[in-house]
Formats: sequence, structure tokens, C-alpha cells
Amino acid sequence: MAIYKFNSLKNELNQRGCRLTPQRETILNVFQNLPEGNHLSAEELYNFLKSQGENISLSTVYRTLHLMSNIGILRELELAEGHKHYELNLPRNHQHHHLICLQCHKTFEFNDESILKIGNKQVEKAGVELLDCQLTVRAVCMEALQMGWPSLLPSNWLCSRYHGEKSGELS
Amino acid sequence: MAIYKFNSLKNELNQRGCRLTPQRETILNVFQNLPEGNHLSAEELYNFLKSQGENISLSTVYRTLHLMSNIGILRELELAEGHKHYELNLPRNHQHHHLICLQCHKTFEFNDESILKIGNKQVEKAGVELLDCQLTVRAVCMEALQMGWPSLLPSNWLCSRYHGEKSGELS
DNA sequence: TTGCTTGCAAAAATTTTGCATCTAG
DNA sequence: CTAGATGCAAAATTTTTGCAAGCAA
Repeated sequence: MAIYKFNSLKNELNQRGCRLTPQRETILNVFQNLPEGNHLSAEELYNFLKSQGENISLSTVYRTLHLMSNIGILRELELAEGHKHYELNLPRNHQHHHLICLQCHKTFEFNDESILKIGNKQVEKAGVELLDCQLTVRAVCMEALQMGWPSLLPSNWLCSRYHGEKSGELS
Repeated sequence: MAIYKFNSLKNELNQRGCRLTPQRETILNVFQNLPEGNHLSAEELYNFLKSQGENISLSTVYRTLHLMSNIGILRELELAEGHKHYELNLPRNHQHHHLICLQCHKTFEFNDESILKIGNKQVEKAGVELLDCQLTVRAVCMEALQMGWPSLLPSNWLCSRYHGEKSGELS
């Protein structure tokens, strides 16, 4: 389950002149233990760490998220409004994709191997190196459709599933 | 070139209990005249409008961008760090996708018809209605690779192409 | 040791909101 | 007319930064 053990992370970082600090290790661990399909924003990660007794500053959280995304260890997700979310960037063949309802921000996940093939084709054509490849489908969910979206939907109606920004909580 | 004429936009809005105001029309026009491949953030749109002598408040810009994205007239892009960008959500068969270098934020566009097919399959399976379907590929560009990314890349090196957040300016 | 990292607090950047006023339908 | 929209200014949110002190390699 854990993709990055202490040493592979260390190498990954050292190779770039970065260091493996306890904070970075802790943060990566959180992501490794996150059930598939969950993802965290900077703030959520910060609060989660705090709730676990880990005292890592919010700046460090932001800096770590950036670092790990730029390296390709994490992937940055743009699901609903507000903040970015992050999750582990699994080996290519395990990457999944997202379908989001713009009404309730509910997120569905799906896999499709041909997506990576498309990404690879483009990457090859452009002569660049692929880090992450994600398909994002924005849609309107069944519940909103049943409520009569678009014309009959009360302007401030909220899906029963809508709860703030998130689609999935840390269980 | 103009997808939405006055009346189709009006219908699109009225159908949802929204009104066609001069501000909304002006903003849509900006997007319709934006060369393909360009996209604007809220701030950029606001400044552009100002430069054209249009006095539309920043709040209205934000409110309009949200409205139009939720309706499916605009699509929200998550290219590089910082702010969201928006562009016209062209008819399905003209949608394009993005490849972004995480080092220089340079954006390449590409088309691939099979992507929409994948999106449609998922949308059908989930019983939702598709609004937008975009593949985002994050990568490291050739210039960074030539500089020796990852190991040899000076930590604060910037691609020659890097210029702030944007990949393309309003010409 | 040396230079990358951290935490803190302050600042910047981005987005949202309340409310009085205005206006499209 | 009336519900929806705007502009303004203030507030909230989200993210970045400078700098002294700490620590991995």
C-alpha cells in the first residue's frame, strides 16, 4: 500500500537537493494512509495533522504540498470551488479521474486506461516529461436534474449531498 | 465565431430565471472575441474590461464567471498556480485540452476526440448531465529537462518562457 | 559546517458578502 | 411592479514571504 518508503522518498528528494525532514515524512504518510478517493486541502491537512498531535505549521504544509506536486509525488486536484486538493500520485497504471457535480460538489471517481495513453501521446509530441494526467468531467447530478435543472431549479437549492466544499471526509 | 448571440444567451439565462444584463453581455463578448487558446482570470478580465472603458465591478466579474461556469457557458481551467482561468465552453466537438509545464507554466493545447467519448461514457454511467470534460496533463518541459531536471536544476531556476502566471496574454 | 527547512507573524492575493440602489422582464 | 443584479466597501479566505533559528547531509 505504501508507495514511498522512507528511503525511496529520501532518494527522491535528495536527488533534487531537497531534504527529508520529519515534517515531510509525516505529511507523505498521511497521504499514503488516506483511503483511495480521499483528498485533502492544505487547511484540511493542517487540521488533520493538528488533530493527530503533529505540530506542523501551515506554511510548511503549503510548501510541502507544492514541493511534492512539482516533483510528481502528489497530484493537485481541482474539484470544486475554493481550494485545491491533493492526493498521492499513484503509479501511472493506477491513476483515477474525477467527475464532479457543479451543483452539489459530489465527486465520483473512475478509471480509464485509455486516458493515460492520450496523455502520453501528447507528452511525447511536445517532448516533455509527464508528471500527472487527469480527466475532469464537470456535470450536473441526477438529483439536480430531477429537481428540474436548469429551468425549474430554485436559485438557492442545495443538493442533499452538498456539504460545504468537500466530497469526502477523512473517515 | 460568436457562439452566443444576444438571443441565445438571453434564452439560456432566462430559462434559469436569470437576466441578461449589459454587464453579462459585455463579459460574454470578451470571451467570444478571445483568440482560441487564451483564457482569463477574474482579475485579468476585470482589468481588460477597465482598459476598454467598461466599468464593471470586480464582484460582478466574479459573480458572472461563476454563473456562466455553472451553466456551462464558460469552462473553468486550472492551469498553473494562483487563480482560475476561464474560457468559452465551445460546442462539445471543439473542446480542447491542456498540457502544462509545472516549471514554466507554459501551456500547450491539444485536441483529441476520444476524450469526450470517455467523458460521455462516465456521465452516462453516473446518470448525470455533462457540462465540461477536460484532460489536464502536467509535465516538465524540454527546457527544464535540458537544464537537468530534476537533479541538476538550480532550485530557483526559471524557464525562459516563464512570465508570471500566464501562458498567453491578451494580444 | 553549510545550505535547505521550519515556524512565526505579517502581508499579499484572491474571493465573497451585506446592503442600498438599480433595472430587466 | 418585482425579483434578480449591480457597485461599493468591508470582510473572509486562501496563500505567500521575510527572517531568525534549527537541522539534515
